[in-house]
Amino acid sequence: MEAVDISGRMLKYGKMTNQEIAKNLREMAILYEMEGVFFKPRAYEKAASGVEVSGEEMKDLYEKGGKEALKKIPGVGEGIAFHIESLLKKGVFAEHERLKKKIPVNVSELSAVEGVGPKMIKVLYKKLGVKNLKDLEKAGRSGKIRKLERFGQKSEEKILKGIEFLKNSGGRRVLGIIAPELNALLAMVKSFPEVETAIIAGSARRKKETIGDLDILAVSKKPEIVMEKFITLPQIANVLSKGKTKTMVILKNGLDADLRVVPAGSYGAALNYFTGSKDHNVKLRELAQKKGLKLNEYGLRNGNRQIAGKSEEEVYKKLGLSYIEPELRENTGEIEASRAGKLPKLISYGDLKGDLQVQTDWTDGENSIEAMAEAAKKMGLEYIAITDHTKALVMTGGSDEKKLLKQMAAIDKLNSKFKIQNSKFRVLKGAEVNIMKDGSLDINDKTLAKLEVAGAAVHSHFNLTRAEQTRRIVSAMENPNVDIIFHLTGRVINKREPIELDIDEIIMTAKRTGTVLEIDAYPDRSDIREEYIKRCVEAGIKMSIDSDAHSVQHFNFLEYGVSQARRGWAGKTDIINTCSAQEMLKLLK
DNA sequence: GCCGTTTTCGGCCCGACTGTTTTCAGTCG
Repeated sequence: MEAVDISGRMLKYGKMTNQEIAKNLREMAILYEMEGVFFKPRAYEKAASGVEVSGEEMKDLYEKGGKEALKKIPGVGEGIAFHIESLLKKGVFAEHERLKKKIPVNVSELSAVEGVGPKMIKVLYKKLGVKNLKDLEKAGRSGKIRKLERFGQKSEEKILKGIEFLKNSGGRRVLGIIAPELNALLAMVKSFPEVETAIIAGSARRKKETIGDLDILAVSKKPEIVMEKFITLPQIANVLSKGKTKTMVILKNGLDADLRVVPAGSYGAALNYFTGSKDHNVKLRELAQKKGLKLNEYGLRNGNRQIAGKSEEEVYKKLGLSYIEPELRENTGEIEASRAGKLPKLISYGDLKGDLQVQTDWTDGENSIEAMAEAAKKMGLEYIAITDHTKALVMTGGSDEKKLLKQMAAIDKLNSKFKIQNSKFRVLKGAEVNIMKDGSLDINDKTLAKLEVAGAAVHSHFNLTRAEQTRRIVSAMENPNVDIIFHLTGRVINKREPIELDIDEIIMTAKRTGTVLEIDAYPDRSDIREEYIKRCVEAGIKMSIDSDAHSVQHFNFLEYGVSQARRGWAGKTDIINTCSAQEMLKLLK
C-alpha cells in the first residue's frame, strides 16, 4: 500500500521512521495552533521531540510491545500513541487527515521560512490562498502580502528574504567540518575590547553531529557597542534583527548566528539557557517552578532575590541537581539521573591512548605509515593500528593477502626503529577488511589471524533489506578473527543514509562474540549514532573511538568521536582505546 | 493531550525583538 503526502512524496506504510512520525506530529502542532486550540500544540511538539530522540524506532517498539510500548516515550500518552499506531499501520491518522482537509496547506514547508508561523500561515491562506512555498513567493513578489491587515512592506520583504535563505541554505552543517569557521568568528568577538568573555553555546557546545545555527554568548558592560561591532564583521551577510542584548544575523557561509550579551552575574544562567537543548531548559524551568523559584537567562530567583546565576554549577546545585555536562542536555533522562545521583562519569577529552583505524598511502590514505605514526605521536597518542582497505575495494588499491604480509613486515621494521630511538610508540598491524554481500570477508582467515587489529566494514550493497544487512554483519562478527566492526551503519551525513539494521540483534551478537563496535570520529560519519552508543553502554558492549584518518591532519577528528561517545553516555571503561596498547589487545578476540 | 517529590484533575517555561500600531500579537530560541 502506498500513499502520497502533501508535498507529493510517496510514503511506504509500516516503514515510517521516527523522523517522519515526528514531522507528522509537528504538523499537527502547527495545525492546532492555527485553529487556536489551547495546549495541544505543545503536547504534540513534546511528543514529536520525544519520538525524535528515541533510540528505538517506533515501528520496532510497536512490533514488540504494541501501543503500550509507544506510551513509554516521554510526551506520548493514550491519544498520541493511538495516532502513531495509525501512522505505522496506514501511513496517516484520522485527526490529521481531518485538519489537512480543512486547511489544505503545506504547513511544514511554510513554517520553515524564518519569521513565518502558524498564525501568519492562516492569514496567508485565508486571504491569499497561499498553500505552499511557491504560492508564498508569488504572493510576495506581486506585492499582495503588504496589503494585508497587520502586514506591511517590511513583513513582505522579510518573508521574501526568508524564502531566499531557505533556498540557499544547505540545511544542517557537520560540526567537525565547520568548527574552524565558528572558532574564527568567536575569536573576533572575543577581540572586542568591550567583551569580557565569549563562548560558543547552543548545539555546537552540546557537540551535536550537525548544527543548524550558531549561538554565541558574550559578557559585557557595553552590550550596544558589542552589537554595533558584531554586525560589521566580514563574515556577516545579513542582519535579521538587532537589539540591545540580542542580535540575529545570517553568515556568508549560509548559517544563522545569534549573539547574546549579558552581565557577568548572569553568565552561568545565560550559558545554561543558551546551550539548551530547549527541552532540557523547559524541564529545568518546570523544576524551578515546582520549587517556587523562577529560572530565566538572567538567573535563578526566589521572588526578587537572585539565588544563582554566575555559574552553571550553582544553577544546577540550587535546583537540587548535580552538574550536567552539555553533551547530555537533551532531556533524555539526564535530569532524573542527576537528581538521583546516577549520572555516569563520562569519558574525558584526552582519555584516548590510541587510534584503531588509520589509512596510509598503501591504499587511499595520503601519508606514509611513518608519517601517520609521527603525527599520532605528536597528538599524544601511544599507538595506532594501520588499517588499510583490502582487495575488494579495487578503487582504493586495496591489499590482498600478499600485500598485507608485506605491510606487516614494514610495520615490524618501523617498530624496531622506534625501539632503537627509545620511543614507546607502537604501530599495530591491522586492516579494514571488506564485508561482502553475503557476509563473507575478502581476506582469508589464515592472514586475518596474523593481524593484531582486524576491523571489518561494509562498503557496498547499501540497499539490502534489514534482515539481509543484519545477517551479513552478524556473520562477519561471528568470524573469530574479526575484532571490530568499523562504521557500523555506513552512513555519510548529508550524503548517504545508514544501512538498515536490527540493532538489538547486532548488540546481542557483539556481546556473544566479544566483537567491538567502532565509533567513527570522521565528522560526517559519526557512526554509530549516540542513541546506539547509549544502548551499547547499557548492554556492556565495548567500543573503540577511531579517527578513520586518511591524512596526518585527521587525528584532530578524534575529539569529535569523544564528543559522540559522551553524548551516548559512555565512560572511559566503555572505550577500549583508552587503555594502553597491551591492555587494549587483551580486550580483543 | 500529557502528566504527577505539591496533583488521576488542573495545571501547562520564559524573555527578546519586530512590525504595525498606540499596547501587543507573533515568532523565535
